[in-house]
Amino acid sequence: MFALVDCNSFFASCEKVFRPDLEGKPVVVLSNNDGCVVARSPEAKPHVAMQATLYSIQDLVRQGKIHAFSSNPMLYKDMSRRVIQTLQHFSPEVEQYSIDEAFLGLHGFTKADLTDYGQKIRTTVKQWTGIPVSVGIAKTKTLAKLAAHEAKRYPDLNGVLNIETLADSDAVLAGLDVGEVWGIGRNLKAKLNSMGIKTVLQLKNADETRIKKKFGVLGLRTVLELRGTPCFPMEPVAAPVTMRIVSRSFGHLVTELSDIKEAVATYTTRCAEKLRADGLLAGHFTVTMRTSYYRPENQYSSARSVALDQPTNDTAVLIHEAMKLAEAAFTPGYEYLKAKVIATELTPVGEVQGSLFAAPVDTEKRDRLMQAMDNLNRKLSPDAVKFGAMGLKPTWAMRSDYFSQRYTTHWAEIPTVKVWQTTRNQSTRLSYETVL
DNA sequence: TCTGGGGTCCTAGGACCC
DNA sequence: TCTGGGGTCCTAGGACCC
Repeated sequence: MFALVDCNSFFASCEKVFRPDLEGKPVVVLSNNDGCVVARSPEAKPHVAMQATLYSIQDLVRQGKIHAFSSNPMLYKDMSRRVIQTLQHFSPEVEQYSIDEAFLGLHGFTKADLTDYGQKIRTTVKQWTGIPVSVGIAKTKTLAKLAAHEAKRYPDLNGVLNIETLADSDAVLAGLDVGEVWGIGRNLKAKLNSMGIKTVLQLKNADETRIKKKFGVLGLRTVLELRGTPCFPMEPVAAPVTMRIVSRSFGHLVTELSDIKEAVATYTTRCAEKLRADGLLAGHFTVTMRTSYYRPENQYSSARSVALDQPTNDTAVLIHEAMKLAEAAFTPGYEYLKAKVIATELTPVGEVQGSLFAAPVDTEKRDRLMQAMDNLNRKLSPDAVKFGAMGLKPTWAMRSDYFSQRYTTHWAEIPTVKVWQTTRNQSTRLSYETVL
């Protein structure tokens, strides 16, 4: 048996934990660049569509009817870590599937127990982290995902659905759109619809060979999972990452190569920091840039990549390569919206095979330099020490006008609790400010 | 007017092997 | 006149996920 634990309105819930004044109020979290809505609290859902642009809800935000937050990834990652840690109390097998979801392996529980157990998980996570979650329980991961989806939809389930305890689970599947199934996206849904398969139940009962032929092994596995045969096992140990990407839209359209290069140098710096944090070296590096998809006229996108002589996570080396790639990828005369850098062919530090031909590099010295920079930036402030190629005053920087605090990861931004103690006769008043 | 970022997996097809 | 079978490796592109 599997449980899927899914955080409700995760990013919005994270913001609410540290703003108790927003309890019961509509909260949305914006994408990077304050572009569009990517998370909505339950109170916001009736008023704001997913992916609504900030522009389209700006009046409501100004009037204080909707509380908007810029994306605060550090906060969300840290809250996610807390949720996962809590879940580890409930099963030895926890697989973090995304920032706001985890599968739990549930062996040795009887079916009847599991609904109660789900409730216990739910209340504990809420109490320990402040994050509300829904729990779906079933014989396969695909069914557990559907169960969690239903648990969110029907309030009388109190956030937990154990699909195996239903008298007629097929009736539930018959009422669900096939597009709700894990692994069925927009394109596959259209393809299935054209074959007359519209509900989850129809997919469950579809002909295996036909599915295999049209949708490959993934499609077949999905059908089997719907029938209760597990095809996607628990994967408690995360597979090693194969790429690291940093990509951002610019605050406004950019035409100058010099601006693009600053942005690419900045993204490369971020990317190298990630690699060092993961203990990885990149063997291959790619720079891409493009105009806006939403302006059909004058479209352009290009990519250049390089195989590095020696795998590295040295910011200076990567910036040097990235600048050459950016120049090669750039064509004047376009309005650029976005640039991206991609590190691939990742190998763990220490497992790298030396190159037969490359000139030997004093990597130990370089490593110490990078370590010193990382330490300074962590202690002082991000980019306290940086490479000149990043530019001093970026004109292309992304917008982030509604940023909350990094409540849990920065000393200066940790929330304080104010306590006033008033004596009976009001003659003395003590006040404390204390760090949580 | 505005419309995100960061990933993984599978398949098809070409090149090549014996 | 017809000309095999079985396989690996690599890449690009398309699909999906959150």
